[in-house]
This record gives sequence, structure tokens and C-alpha cells, in this order.
Amino acid sequence: MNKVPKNSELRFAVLSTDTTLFTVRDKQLFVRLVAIHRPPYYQNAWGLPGGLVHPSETAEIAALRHLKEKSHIDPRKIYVEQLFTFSKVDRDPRGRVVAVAYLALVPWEALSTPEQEDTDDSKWVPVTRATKLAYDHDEILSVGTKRLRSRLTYTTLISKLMPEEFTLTELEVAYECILKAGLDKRNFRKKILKLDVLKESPYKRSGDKHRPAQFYSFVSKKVHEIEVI
Amino acid sequence: MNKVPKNSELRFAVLSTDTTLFTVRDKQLFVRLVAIHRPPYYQNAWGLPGGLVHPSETAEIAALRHLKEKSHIDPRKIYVEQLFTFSKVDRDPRGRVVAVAYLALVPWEALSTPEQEDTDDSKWVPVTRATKLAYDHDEILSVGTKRLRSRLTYTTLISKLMPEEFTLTELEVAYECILKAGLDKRNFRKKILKLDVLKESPYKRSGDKHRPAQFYSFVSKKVHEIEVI
DNA sequence: CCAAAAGTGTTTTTCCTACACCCATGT
DNA sequence: ACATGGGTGTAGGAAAAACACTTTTGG
Repeated sequence: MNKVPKNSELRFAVLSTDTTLFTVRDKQLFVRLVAIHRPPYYQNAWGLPGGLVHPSETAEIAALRHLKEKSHIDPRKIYVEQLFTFSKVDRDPRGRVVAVAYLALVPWEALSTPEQEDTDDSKWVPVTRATKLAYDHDEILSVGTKRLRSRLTYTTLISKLMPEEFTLTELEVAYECILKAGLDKRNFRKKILKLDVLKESPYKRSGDKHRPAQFYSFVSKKVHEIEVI
Repeated sequence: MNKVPKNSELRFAVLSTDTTLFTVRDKQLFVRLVAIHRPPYYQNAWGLPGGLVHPSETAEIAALRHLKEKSHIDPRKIYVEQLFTFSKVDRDPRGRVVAVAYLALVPWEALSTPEQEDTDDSKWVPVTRATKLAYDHDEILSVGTKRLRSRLTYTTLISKLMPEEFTLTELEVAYECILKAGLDKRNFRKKILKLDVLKESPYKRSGDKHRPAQFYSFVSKKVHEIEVI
């Protein structure tokens, strides 16, 4: 550990955050993008919500603040965990900016109507169509998507994408559309129930034109490691 | 993404790296520590090798440079992967320093004699005895050790702690001393061989006062995900 | 009574675990 | 010949995978 220089010679680093905020809707994984206008480098481009870290903030607090300011989503609804720090020298054409990237999740059902809607400066986009993003955001999104997939298989992370109560079919669909894999309904149910992470709700989803489905919720709000799905 | 300010108002961040460099020797996990003298905050303290990131470097390049400069180990021998970025506002008593921490591994057998030896400013310490470190390095070491344990169970990361050729018993001992778990010799061999990540060497370790042990090496130099050990 | 999704059980195969003895060598 | 660690097989149980029909409801 060297001395911290008094001069600004080594205080070159501009610290920022960028966040891959995901949600699941209509059997698809969506990511939140914000408009980026920064001529001459980027015009009418889209990218991940992010921005600078203030001297009085941790990177995580800054990431939540940017989610609110840039993507207009209430940070209290959002789960975040650190993803990766991107420090390539030329990742921002305007100068040296080091980005602490976050992986963030929100249940679609937790969002208010304005938060669900798209505007000129912020929108939900299926991950498969979120390409040609500004800066190195394609790479960050790729890392975020991979991490999400990977962690789904050995943690209860999916709980942060589900509403408070959900049916087993809804849970299975969430896994399937993120992992891009078809799961066997019977085996999926046996496995997930054996994990003891779900509890039955007293309610069922009725009103549909078929047999009502039992609601479940996660026993714990915490994300923890489990056996492999 | 905000504008990058021309003034140094927001260039407050001093960016540094700290690295948990591990090796295995004598059936124990060791970490490399360096002497830290920085009165009035730390005197005769020990901590993780680290230092500032230069404007022209990525954080990873800086981490490798610090390993060379502070802990006197040839970075070409070392495997590094990013661990976590620590951005608490008061983690360094001298000012705002954000640290990108790295997890690094080196096979004991790859080290030269000077690199294996301890000096006044750098030493190998069993992880269990590496406590009361400077700054927040106790926390960083704890995160590093947990990540190492976790990744051993679902990746081929252990290859980065093994010499080019090794016996199955040596590999098992490495797992056992890091995971702090006894493994069944026969089951371990069946499982590791089934993974198809090892290849038999034409050689055996002879000269010992017992039956010679078959040498193996990893098929690939890359670390990749496997089924759970 | 039809359509639609919910819910359930059995069989087969694979994998995990527990466990004890013979082998090849150096001294 | 003995001490030392190297190397191997099997049986029983648990978990995974494959697979199809009945149930409940709304219209």
C-alpha cells in the first residue's frame, strides 16, 4: 500500500457504476436501458443505467441512486449485488473511468405502472435485443447475464425476480426463460420442494379458465446457496 | 452516465488493488503478507500486497505489478482473478481509497527459493494465523478464502495451485486442506477421473520408500466449471 | 362437455457413499 | 521381511431422469 498522494496526480480515477437491472415478463428476460446522448461519441444510443460515484457514497449506494435517477425505478424494490469492476484504460472515450458494475433484479409485479412503461429516456428491452450499447455496455451486459444464469443454478437468487406469491409453474417459467432450457414439470416440482426453500400460501390463483394453482412464497428473503437445479 | 468532469472535484477516488495470494504447502493453505509501516495508523503491521493503480494500467495489471514489487514474486507464475471491489468510504484512514481486490494463486513448486523464503518485508503465513491485518485486509482475506473454497467445488481452479505434474494423493491433499474436509481416497479418484480434466503422465514419482505414484496433469490450462466435488 | 393448465407416481438409471485389502518399492 | 504409501472394487441407497394421465375450473 503506497501513500495516498496529496496532489491530484494519482487521483486520476473517475469512479462510476453501471448496472444490469433484470426483470422477467412474458416468459422473457428483460434488461433496463437508458438513453445516452453524448456527442460526439454517442448519439441516440442506449446503455445501462449508471453514473459517477460521489465522494461520500459507496459504489453500491451510487448504483442504487443511478437506478432511481436514470431509470426511474424505486431502489427500495431492487436487489443488487456486485458483478465486476471494469478498468480498461480506454473503456470510456472521454477519459479514464473505472466502473463498478452491479447485477440488479426486480420482480415485474413489484413495479408501478410508470416503472413498467417505456419512455424516451428509459425502457425495458428483451436481453436478446439489447445490443450495440454505448461504451463497453455490451460486455457488461454479457457478464451480467452469464452471472445471473450461473447463480440461478446454485443459489436462491431467483427469489429476487419473483413476486411475493407465485405458482410453481410461474417459478418454472422464470427458470426456463433465463436458463433457456426446458424443465420437466414433475421433476422440477419434486426438486424445488425438496429444497425446503418454499412455503405453501393459504391461497390459490383462481379465476382462470382452468384448475386453480397453489401459491407459494420463499421461506427466507435472503439469497443463499443451494444444491444445483 | 454523467459527464466526466474536467475539474478534479469528482476525481476524488484513489484507486488501489489488494491481493490475496495463496499457495499450498505442507498440507496447509498459506497467504502472502507484506510489512506495512504507515505511522500513525499502522506500525509494524502486516497486510495484503497492494498499492495504487496508475493512470495507464488496468487494475489487474496493477495487481500483478504490486505482487512483484511488494511481495517479490514473479507475476508470470501467478494466476489472478478479480475478487471484489471494496468501496467503503472510511476503509482507509488516510482518505478515500477504493480497492479492487484480486484472488491470486501460485503453485508452491513454481516458486524459486527466494520467493519461498520469508524476509523482513514479505512472508508466507498459514491463513489461520493471518489475522489483525492492516486496513480492512482481514475482511478482504476472509472474502478471498471463502471465494477460493467455493470456487474449488465447482471449477478446476485447483489446477492453479498444483505443479505441472502431481499425484492424485497430492491433489486430494490440496482439496482437503483448503476445504478442511477429509475425502475418501477411492471415491475422490473415481470422481476426479470421471471429470476428464486430468491426463496421465508417462512418468511416476519414484525414489520414495513405497510404490511409485502415477503422475497426472490437467488437460487444459484454463479454469472452467465442472460438476460439484 | 370442452378446453386449458394444475397436479401427481413409478420405473429405470445414474451417482454417491461406505468400506478393506493387495501392490510395488526402498531399506 | 517389513514399513510405507499407492492403488483398486463392490454393494446398497439416494437422487436424477424419463414418462402420461387425472383433476379442477371457466366458458
